[in-house]
Amino acid sequence: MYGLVDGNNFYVSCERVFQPRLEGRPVVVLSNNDGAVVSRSAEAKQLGIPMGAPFFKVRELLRQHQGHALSSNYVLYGDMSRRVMARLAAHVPAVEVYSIDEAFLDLHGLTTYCGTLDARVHSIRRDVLACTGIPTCVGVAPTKTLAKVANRLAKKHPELGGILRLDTPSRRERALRALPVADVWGIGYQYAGKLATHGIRTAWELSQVSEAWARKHLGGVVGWRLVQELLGQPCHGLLPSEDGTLARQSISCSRSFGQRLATFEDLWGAVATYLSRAAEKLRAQGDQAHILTVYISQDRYDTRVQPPYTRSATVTLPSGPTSNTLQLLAYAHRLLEKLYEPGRLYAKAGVVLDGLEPPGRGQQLSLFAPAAEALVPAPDTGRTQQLMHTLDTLNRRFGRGTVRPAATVVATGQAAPWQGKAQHKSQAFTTRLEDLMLID
DNA sequence: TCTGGGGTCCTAGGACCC
DNA sequence: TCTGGGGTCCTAGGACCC
Repeated sequence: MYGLVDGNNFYVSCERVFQPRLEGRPVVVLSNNDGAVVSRSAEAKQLGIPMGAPFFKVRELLRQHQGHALSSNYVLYGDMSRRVMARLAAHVPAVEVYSIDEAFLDLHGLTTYCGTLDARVHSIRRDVLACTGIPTCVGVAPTKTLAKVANRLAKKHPELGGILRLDTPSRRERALRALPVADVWGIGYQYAGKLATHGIRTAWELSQVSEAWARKHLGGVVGWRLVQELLGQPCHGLLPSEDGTLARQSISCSRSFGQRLATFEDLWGAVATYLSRAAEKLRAQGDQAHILTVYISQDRYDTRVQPPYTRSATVTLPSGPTSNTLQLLAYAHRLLEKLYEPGRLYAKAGVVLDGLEPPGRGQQLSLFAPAAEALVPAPDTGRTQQLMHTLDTLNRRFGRGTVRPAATVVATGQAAPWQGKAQHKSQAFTTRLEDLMLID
């Protein structure tokens, strides 16, 4: 049996833990750049504010109802997430951290020790709320997809007390009949439209399609697995997360700029900043990368430039995998030179690190290394690794960006030209000493 | 005239998730 | 004026391998 725990309105809930004045009011949390709504309190949902709504379209509505809009504070949410996951791990044999606010639980054999499964799950919920302040809902079912179904219905129907268990055929059927097919895990915008044209409206109707039909219309084997999971046949096992974090197969960092950028120098500043961040994450995960992608693009909403200029370039590092920021920067500069076209206004840039593996597997060097030498910086040595370690240690202790590559630095007192907006950001209540709450 | 079978790697694209 | 960021998996086609 699987459990799926999901924080209610997670980002809003994190903010409310430290700002009780937000209780009972419409509250939204905004994406980077204060662009779009990414988390809504129940009151904000009641006002009809949709997920993903551009902030400028709902700002007035919020004001009229004494609501609040907050810039996203990922340092806070990440830390609160760790606390929630730590509580979950204390109760069950294995946890899969699925996202910042969701985790699958292995509930196998849980009832043999004390009470019913429901009682155990209720006590987990209570414990998470008491220890972290985050309210949750839990779905319990024999497959992950059904656990998601149960979770979704538990959220929709508060009278269930935050928990729904789907472990009998009749409970399962009743739930699937009650759930619109678009709410099924794995059915997105495109598939929902296609299913509608075939007269399939509920999760139950989806569960009754044939294997051939599922394979033909829902992305091959993916669609067939989905149907089987709805029928109670598990196709996806639990992937336990070590130490409460999720090991990634790729790491990226990208941002829309606060303003359009035209010069190579400004773009390079942005790319270098994002790459430094991505490399930090890479080292934090204890991995090296051997594939690097850089991309830049124009404003995708600018009707005068359609389609927008979007280009990416990828290199498989001839010098082998690395986590050295300086070495990655040298490659990234080459890639950006390939992509950059003068005379355009750019709105966004990003980097992706792929081909992740732990160090020390023995490096596969290019046969043509001598020819590529001109563009290959010196391979990692003990000294550069020591340098990165020192960099990370300093930045952990004194704050992110205290020591950083010169390419990312701007004149004192000036905001970086690529800097986005974040006008309503809360404090780092749990991770910065100066931001601790004071009670007098 | 006959023109296999079983692979890998890469890229691009499409769908999905939170 | 103002529309996010960070991920996953799968498929298909081409180049190439033995």
